[in-house]
Amino acid sequence: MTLQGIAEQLGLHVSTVSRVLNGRQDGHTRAASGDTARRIRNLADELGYRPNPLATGLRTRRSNLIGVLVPRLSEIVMATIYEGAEEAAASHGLSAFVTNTHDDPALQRERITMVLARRVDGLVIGDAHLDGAALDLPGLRTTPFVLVNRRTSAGHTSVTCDDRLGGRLVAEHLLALGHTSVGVIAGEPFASTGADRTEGFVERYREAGLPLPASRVVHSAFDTAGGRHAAHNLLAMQEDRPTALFAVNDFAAIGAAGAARDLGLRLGRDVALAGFNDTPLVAELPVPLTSVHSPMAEQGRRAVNLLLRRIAGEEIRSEILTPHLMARESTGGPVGAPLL
Amino acid sequence: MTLQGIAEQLGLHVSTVSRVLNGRQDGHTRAASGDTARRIRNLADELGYRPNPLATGLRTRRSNLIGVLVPRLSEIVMATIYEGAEEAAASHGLSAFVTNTHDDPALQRERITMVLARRVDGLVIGDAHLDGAALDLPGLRTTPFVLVNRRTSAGHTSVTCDDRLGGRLVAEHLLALGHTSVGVIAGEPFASTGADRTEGFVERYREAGLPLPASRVVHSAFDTAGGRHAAHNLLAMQEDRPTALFAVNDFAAIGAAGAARDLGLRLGRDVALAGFNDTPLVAELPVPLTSVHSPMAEQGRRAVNLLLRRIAGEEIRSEILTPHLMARESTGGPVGAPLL
DNA sequence: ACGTTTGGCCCAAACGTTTGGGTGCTGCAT
DNA sequence: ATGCAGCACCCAAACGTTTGGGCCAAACGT
Repeated sequence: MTLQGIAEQLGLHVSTVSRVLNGRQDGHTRAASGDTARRIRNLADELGYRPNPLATGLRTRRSNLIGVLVPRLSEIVMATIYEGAEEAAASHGLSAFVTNTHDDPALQRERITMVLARRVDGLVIGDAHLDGAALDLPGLRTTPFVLVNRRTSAGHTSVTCDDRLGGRLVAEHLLALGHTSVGVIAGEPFASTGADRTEGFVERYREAGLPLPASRVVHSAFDTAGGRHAAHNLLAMQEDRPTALFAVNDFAAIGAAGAARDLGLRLGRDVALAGFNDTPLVAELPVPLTSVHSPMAEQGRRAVNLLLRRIAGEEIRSEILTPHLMARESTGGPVGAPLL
Repeated sequence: MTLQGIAEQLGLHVSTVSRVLNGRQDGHTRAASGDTARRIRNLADELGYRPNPLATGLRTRRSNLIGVLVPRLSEIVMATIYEGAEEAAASHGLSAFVTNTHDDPALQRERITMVLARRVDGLVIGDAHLDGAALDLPGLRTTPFVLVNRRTSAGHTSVTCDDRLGGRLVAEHLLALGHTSVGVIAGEPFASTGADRTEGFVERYREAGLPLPASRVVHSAFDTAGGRHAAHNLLAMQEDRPTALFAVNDFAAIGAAGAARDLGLRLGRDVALAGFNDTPLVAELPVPLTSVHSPMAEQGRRAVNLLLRRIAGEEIRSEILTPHLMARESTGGPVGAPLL
């Protein structure tokens, strides 16, 4: 059913119907008499009329669509952020569509172009690289966007967790437990998350007079395989093996736990381990994992809200959310025997 | 840049440009001379022309959009299925947009209505309930859809894993290991996945002359908390405590592992545990989890392909993919001591 | 009684495509 | 010469909205 249809059935002009249906329910519009307005509204929802977004979008130059880019949605962190984003978008009558870029700059450009071709009103970018690659596309100069989860060194507007602080919290915790020889599974160098968490951690240890040798910070993929691999390297050291590891995300930490097991090391006793993000499942692991809780869905919501304000023409500023340490047995918490 | 723009710059009519740009690159179109066609194409990609999908959609009544409904994207199973779906959609020039329904029928209806209002060409539904609730919306009679992961008892077209077989495989495995007293963490009763896996499992045990008492099959949420809770119930039995548990999905299994640990039971020695889906991380757990591998991304791809054929007017039939058992230590695999 | 407001509606253009149907021209066979 | 077939285009309507600008009658002020 179209506006036309409704107008004809009521013997009115389509523009009248349009105005009535767009005016706010309550306020007295100048579009039509109260009676006419009522008749229009009744017929409209009797017929289950929904404006055709293609027509509306064509006319108004607003698609009410936002595009969301993520490295991969099957990473729970990104999926959760997206849940928040979609919720916020839906509550404003927008639809969101997501696409996976696998952290490949060529694919990022391609997807951004595709998303822009769809005439989105804005985009939320969750796969930014520190160097801002792919963010230089000409289309991005005219369509607003907000980064989420990861920032760039160029300082594009973003909503992130205070990753540096998160890293410091872990360092603080491990220092308090007496760990002087530690290692970091640092994630991919192009992601600000890993880089900042590592930096905060290393910085705190440096402040404590225990600077980490370069060999103690190893990059890795963000998945379990990457964590396992990196942990193998770190734990295989014969002399002065680290007594604690900090993995910059939970999945790498789970991989690291696997590596520790392979080497016959008991988590929380022979070696301490901390992750990041406090993914729901880590508390349930056989040895519950110490992790840094970061408000992920909230990041998604805020990114969308920020984007919407930007679309509305407001000036906007980056937002940084505060993380919290969740100490558990993997670092020798309540149940385990004291570490060291 | 619009078609109009290009046409003007070249002194041609917009329709000519349209025909050239829509005709296939190679074939000789009747729209324009080879020379004109070349000029049009050159200018078009020099200007980076992209057709406005709102205008195209309005005219052709095809949005090139498909909607995807999932319970929640932060469940890795659904996220992976969506990855496959998005990949397939993108390769056909379509965009997909996902929305979370949290398995709440009211929200399902609302979202389906919203998605239909967007004039999608079709939808992939990953959150179907066995009873087909929410699938009776009038709009779904005119817009094609395909179910994925879960089927309905009404037999809507779907792409699923052979869940019943998967359940049987686990039963077979546990029987071979000598387990006569087992329990099932059965998931939500409204999801065919859990129901079918449970049924296959129970059926195989019945065939083996070991019918499960009703108390040995407990429903649960699909997350870790649900699994933990259900496992507590099953393992708390004083006499004739089950020696093996089958959780119908990996996350419930992880929760169950947590419960076992709380009760001082060692996985793969005191109690065997199997999950379902072979989520990437379960192989990395401290005690690697036996699970049933199901091709998730493939399900997503197939669902989209099926949908596209349906949109093109073909008759389509449900597809069922075959699962495989991945035996690991949690059921007393290679490394653990023999169970029982 | 006469101008002015304002309420209630209609008109028509525009957004950017696609597509069925022209039209005029060239070249060829009759 | 005449008919006819292509070719290379153009024309215009349509898809379903929104929106600036009318227009007419009733109400109002003086």
